[in-house]
Amino acid sequence: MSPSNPTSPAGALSLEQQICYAMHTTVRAFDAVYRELLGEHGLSYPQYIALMTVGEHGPLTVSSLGGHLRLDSGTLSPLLKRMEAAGLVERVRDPEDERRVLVSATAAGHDRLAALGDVPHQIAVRSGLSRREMLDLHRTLRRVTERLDAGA
Amino acid sequence: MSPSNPTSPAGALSLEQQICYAMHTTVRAFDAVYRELLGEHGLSYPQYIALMTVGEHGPLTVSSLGGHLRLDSGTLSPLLKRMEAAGLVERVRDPEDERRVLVSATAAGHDRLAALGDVPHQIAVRSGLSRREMLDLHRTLRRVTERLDAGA
DNA sequence: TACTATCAAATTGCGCACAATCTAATTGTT
DNA sequence: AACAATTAGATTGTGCGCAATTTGATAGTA
Repeated sequence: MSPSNPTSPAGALSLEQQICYAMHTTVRAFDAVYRELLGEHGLSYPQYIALMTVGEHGPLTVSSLGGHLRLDSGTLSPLLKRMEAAGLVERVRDPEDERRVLVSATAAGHDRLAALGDVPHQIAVRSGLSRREMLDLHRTLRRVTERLDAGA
Repeated sequence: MSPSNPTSPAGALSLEQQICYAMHTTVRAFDAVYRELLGEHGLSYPQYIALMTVGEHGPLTVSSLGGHLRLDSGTLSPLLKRMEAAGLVERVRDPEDERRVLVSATAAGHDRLAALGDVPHQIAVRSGLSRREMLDLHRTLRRVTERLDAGA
């Protein structure tokens, strides 16, 4: 019956609700495909993204990597430790500032990235999005994120 | 230098990659707003969605709730236990099939939902999306998810 | 009836994400 | 030089999400 909800329509989740739910769902669907493509290479999606970032942008501190990925040390520290244990990245204390840790891809890390070079294309095909749709979606997502970050 | 990547363009993450990264980022930006709106009511976003679903669709088994939310018992069992401990949902073994557990919202759960009735509107405002853009985005997300689920 | 197969939910283990706290190094101020 | 404030990472605790396994109930079959 739910007789006591004055604002949202009865019988169906509101559209706004469905948008967020749909985004969560889509992200998890993407994750599942990434798991399939990356799993045999021993990488999770966050690890893959982190490896690509340090592979492209050279040695990065944990916080600057976190700036790229929008993740903090609470997430990155253990993730990077696992990737270091796997031999994919190197972590070195910055001699000029011993607080900093510089993260870079090892040769094995670059090799792994090269082996995964076709993943983006496969993802694109699986998503069924045209170039134009991807651009539109990307633009919308960026704008929404910016708007949400701006706060109330 | 990254001299060994033949397929993806040097110097920038590929668009496909950025799309997925952007979706992750946007979802987390939404989550942050939900945390802000729901936190004082003692709910996480997944709990909120679960409460809305059982509140609207009456008593549901764990697996049918999982069908709505696209989550399995590994996620839902502990989540529902916490919500039961908080007095928001009730879990009862189905007398007709003792394997099943029927989940429904308690009176307190319905009250909580009523108190959160304005959340969808606030989320919509914060996102800055027009009605038209929300419809487009929603349609795109549904299509992509369907496509990804279809498999290789 | 007994045996097997199937099904529902719970549990275990692992990794991600975030808040809060802690440690150590650096900077700033007096 | 001494001390407070700041900064970078790491750590701890909690919850979500998924794979794999386990437990218990039901259904199907010899």
